[in-house]
Amino acid sequence: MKLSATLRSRSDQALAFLRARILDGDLKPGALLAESAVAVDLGVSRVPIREALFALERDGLVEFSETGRAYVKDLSPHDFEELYVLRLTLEPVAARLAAAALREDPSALEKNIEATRRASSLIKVTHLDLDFHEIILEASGNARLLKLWRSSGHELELWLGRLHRSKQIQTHGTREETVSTHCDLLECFRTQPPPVCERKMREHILGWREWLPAGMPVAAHDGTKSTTNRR
Amino acid sequence: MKLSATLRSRSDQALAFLRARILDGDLKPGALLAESAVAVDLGVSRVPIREALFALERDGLVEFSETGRAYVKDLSPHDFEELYVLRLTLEPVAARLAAAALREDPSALEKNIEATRRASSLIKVTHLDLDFHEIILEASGNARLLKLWRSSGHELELWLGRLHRSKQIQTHGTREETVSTHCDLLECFRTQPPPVCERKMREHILGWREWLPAGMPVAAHDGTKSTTNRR
DNA sequence: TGAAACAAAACGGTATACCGTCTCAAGAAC
DNA sequence: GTTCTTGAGACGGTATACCGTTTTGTTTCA
Repeated sequence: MKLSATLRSRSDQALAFLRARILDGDLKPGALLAESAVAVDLGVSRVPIREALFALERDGLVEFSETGRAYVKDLSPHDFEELYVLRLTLEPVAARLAAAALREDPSALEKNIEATRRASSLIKVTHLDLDFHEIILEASGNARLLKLWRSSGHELELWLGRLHRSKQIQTHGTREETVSTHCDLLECFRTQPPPVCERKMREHILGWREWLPAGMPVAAHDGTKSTTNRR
Repeated sequence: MKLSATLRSRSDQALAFLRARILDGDLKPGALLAESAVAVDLGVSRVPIREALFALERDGLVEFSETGRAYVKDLSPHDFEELYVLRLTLEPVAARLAAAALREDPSALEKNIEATRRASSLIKVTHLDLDFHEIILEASGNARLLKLWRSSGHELELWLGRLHRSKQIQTHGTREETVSTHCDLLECFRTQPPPVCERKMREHILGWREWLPAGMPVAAHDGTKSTTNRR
């Protein structure tokens, strides 16, 4: 194994490497990440590996046993539901907080949509979709909100990646649908007051669950009971 | 310095020790936490100290400079506003999700209120107040929501502790007010549907800002602009 | 055949050591 | 007096080593 030299410290390099391996599905759920073994693989000592593993635990990609061993996280449908609820909670609030700033300067969103129109592959569309949401979280001016959103993003990416590889779902709509719904949101930010933007974002996220596989448990947004989506 | 032996690892002991020192105000905002110095103080090597510092960063009690030095966090009013928004976002959702479970078994909340009635000091009332909210977060069944709430709690405790020591505020109402509002919430969980519980919890948290010092910036819950409370 | 006991290997927690970088203060140049 | 230079100490990043515990595979006994 060879570590990229673009990142400062070896911990960061190990972190990036392991994160990519886990998200790519190269490291299977439940796999033991023994410090010594990984250290030998990557040609570094155990110290940077330890730190990378702790960081991965923070991101939810790794979990520790009681005896301190690190394993690749095995996410359940319930985990996904928790993550979905989290997004459904955070993003509308972020949209409300970001509304004023985005109304004043919607250029970042416009550029993103333009890039999505020109994107050469579906995977790029997916990344630009994520970026679109991140722009809103950043514009909210609440760094903690953004931090929490990002950390949940790693787990979500892990979950969606696994579903995608097992061919159970398409994890998103087409380019046209993405562009269309994002244009809707942009128009909302441009013309509507914050509380309307909040509602719009909630609807946007609720609409996203239509892309999940049939039978995937998702929380009902009225909070009464869990249900399953219709597809 | 002597570390308590009740915790497993030296990292945990160092973490508990440093966290207590920071929250007590013994370590001032901006103070450098040099690994070697702390290690010597606590009679351990640098390794457990490093891990404790990383954990403290995760909790928001410590921040790292670009060169990797750890400093005790210096919270600004803007930081407090971010934390307040976070709670205002998370807790009502937790209340909605927890409503069904708490309706079925409100005993934990009842016991907490009873203990609050009997509490011998105001500091105990404060802790029981926190516990009351934590019970709701736990009952939400969303472990991630709980985790985020707890992590924001450390920062909030830090902020309130500093205000309290500088005599700028009383950080809470009286025992009677606490018991009274909590009884209100309990009654709501017992008799009202989840969305009503959600609204009730939002009001409860909005009411809490009345206890902040005059001029403390808090986010308006309509999301339009920041404002200041009236006291 | 299956369970219990045991031994060897694996693994994590921690201490120590080395090295490069950063910091900061004392001194030099202007 | 102010700014620039410089060198010693401080500090963090990482490697290596030691030790106790956990894990695992094998053997032994019922």
